[in-house]
Amino acid sequence: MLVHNKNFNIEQIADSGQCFRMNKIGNQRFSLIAYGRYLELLQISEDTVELSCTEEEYEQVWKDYFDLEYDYNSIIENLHKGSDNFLKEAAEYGKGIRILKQEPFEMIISYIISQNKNIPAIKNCIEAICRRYGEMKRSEDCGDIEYYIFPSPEILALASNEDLRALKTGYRDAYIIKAAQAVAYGEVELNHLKESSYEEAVKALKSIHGIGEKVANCISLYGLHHIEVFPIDVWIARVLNEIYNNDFHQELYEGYAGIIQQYMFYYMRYLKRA
DNA sequence: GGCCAGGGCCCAC
DNA sequence: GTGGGCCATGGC
Repeated sequence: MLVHNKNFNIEQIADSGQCFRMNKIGNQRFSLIAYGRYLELLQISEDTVELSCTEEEYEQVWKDYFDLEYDYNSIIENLHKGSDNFLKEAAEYGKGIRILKQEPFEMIISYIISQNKNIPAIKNCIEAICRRYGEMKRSEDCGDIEYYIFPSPEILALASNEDLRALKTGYRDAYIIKAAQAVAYGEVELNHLKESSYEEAVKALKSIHGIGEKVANCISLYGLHHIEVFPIDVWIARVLNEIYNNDFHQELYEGYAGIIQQYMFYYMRYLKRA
């Protein structure tokens, strides 16, 4: 089915560093595994994307996943009216990005893995974990495709350190097991943290050994959709330092600073490549 | 082949 | 509460 939206660019989202199981499979064509499902997406024009699913599945799953009810355009227009030239350029460059509503547990494990790794290495490691521990499924919507869903907390809670290390997790093996156990045993209640304040969510997540401020922020933003949080990784730190001389005023964007952060991240990585 | 990567822990100060 | 060493590994 077709989706029309001015601010919906699949390539930008796939390359925005917030998701790790969205891959390019052809010209303007991408695959995605999430919520136990397989989806293919084709960017037909700047404001039109074709999804390989029924309208019913779209309404039930993907409309929410891609946050398609939220008005990103008004944020971008406001930036254009403002005086921050870097953010104007960043928002214009990444105007097709959306903050995804991904599965909280998958985000916990993914961002634990992310520490001190680059994005291709993160993706490879996550894929290896899914192939080792995730259930294999088949999709018939796009031909006969085999794919592996992200494993449950209960499964990963029983993993061994040695098996995880064999999948290139490095020293994070114990972190992964501890986090899976915390979720499986109900010590951290993810559905509750979606409804709670972001402060409570971050605090609860940081109680897990191996999750610090930055990873807790990323989980809150990309897994719990607390769009007011502003994760600071090495790239954002670079922006704050080099562009703003360490005097950036987050409070100007209260309530949606996470979206601002995403534009910054995506644009800075582009600038450093070019 | 050395430097960097969507960092966090632990331990001094 | 801040700073530095250390952690395991791949990408470039």
